[in-house]
Amino acid sequence: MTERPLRPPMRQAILDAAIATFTRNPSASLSDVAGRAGVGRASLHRYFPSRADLLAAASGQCMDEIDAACDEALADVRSARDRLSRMLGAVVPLGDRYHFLACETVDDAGVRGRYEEGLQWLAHLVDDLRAEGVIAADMPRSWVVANIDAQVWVAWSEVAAGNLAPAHAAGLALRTLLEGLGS
Amino acid sequence: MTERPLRPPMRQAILDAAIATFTRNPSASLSDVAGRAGVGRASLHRYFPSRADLLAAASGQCMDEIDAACDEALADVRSARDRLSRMLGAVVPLGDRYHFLACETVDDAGVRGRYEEGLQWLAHLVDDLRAEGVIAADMPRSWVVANIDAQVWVAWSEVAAGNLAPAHAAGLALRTLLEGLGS
DNA sequence: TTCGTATAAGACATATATGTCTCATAAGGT
DNA sequence: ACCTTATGAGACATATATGTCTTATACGAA
Repeated sequence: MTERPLRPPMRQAILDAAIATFTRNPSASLSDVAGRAGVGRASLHRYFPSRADLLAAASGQCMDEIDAACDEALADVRSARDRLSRMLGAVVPLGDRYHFLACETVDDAGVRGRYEEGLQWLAHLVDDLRAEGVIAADMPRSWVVANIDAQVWVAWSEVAAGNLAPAHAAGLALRTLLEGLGS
Repeated sequence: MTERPLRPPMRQAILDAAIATFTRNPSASLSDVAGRAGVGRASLHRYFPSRADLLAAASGQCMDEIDAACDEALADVRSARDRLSRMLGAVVPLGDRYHFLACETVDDAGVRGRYEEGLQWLAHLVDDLRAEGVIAADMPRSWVVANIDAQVWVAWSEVAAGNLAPAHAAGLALRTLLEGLGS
């Protein structure tokens, strides 16, 4: 007995289908996307004239979702350590979105710009983590950034495989980052 | 003044070009591969009748190289901890090969079989690491396997980006696995 | 009901990738 | 010098993806 329309706006359905389809197979055809969305291929072209347009819009959608989740999770958080923890908790459940952004190479200027912004935010977080003494001073910043990235991916993989619940996976990711796998 | 033939066997040149090309762009065309190999497209088809054949052969090549490097590195190593260390040292410099295997989905039965073997070897290593008390008992085995995988990828990315030397990256990967990024 | 809009289905043209084929040429062995 | 073979270049046919267009239909509003 939901109040939402029985058939959500078609544009949204297409975007969701595109993300799901391209996440599994980046070279999937637009027919595949339209089929998964339950939409005619011509209708897809009506909303997204070209494949590039669809990719750019899907990337923007992913970034919107991730930004919104992070903004909410990061409100009123002081320490860098807590910011890392909250960020993982927010992003791990959106791991498919995150993965999509990492895989698809979109040549849209706006998308690239926002992606760079995200990387800078992460670099800033790493600097703060180091200032707090949470991470070792001799770890190169790029190493730490790459590891945070990788933990998001690992955690979401485990969630997607059905091995872990999102919250558990996010917790393990934080612990693995800070203490490693050691006993 | 090397003794090797001036033009190495064409088959090998094509395989190397395929790995390099598909690592950058999994949907690259065979023309791209032939071009990078400095070979006519028809010649490529002479050695590898179809795209699938080329993919399967390239995957086999990658697994051969990784297996050889590991076999040499792991000779006469007792502890699981040392096996992990040696494995990282051997595989990180072959990260592009490793990445190729992870990205390309080859439907060749032989390739799949060898890949499964590798995963089992890794699972066995993780069990031994746990028995040695090197890793925490409450970390799910799949979590540890995924993390080792991810560290190889992170380490090679840093090497490929020119940020770290292979040996340094492998050392950081081992340290990050065992102790995390914590100070 | 009637009209207008949005949609699905499919035809159509085009571009690109793939796989096969032919032919002239270059390299290597006899 | 001669012959065999491998190669490069390119023509050719086919398959698939893409983008545009038309048409019939279903749905909602007036």
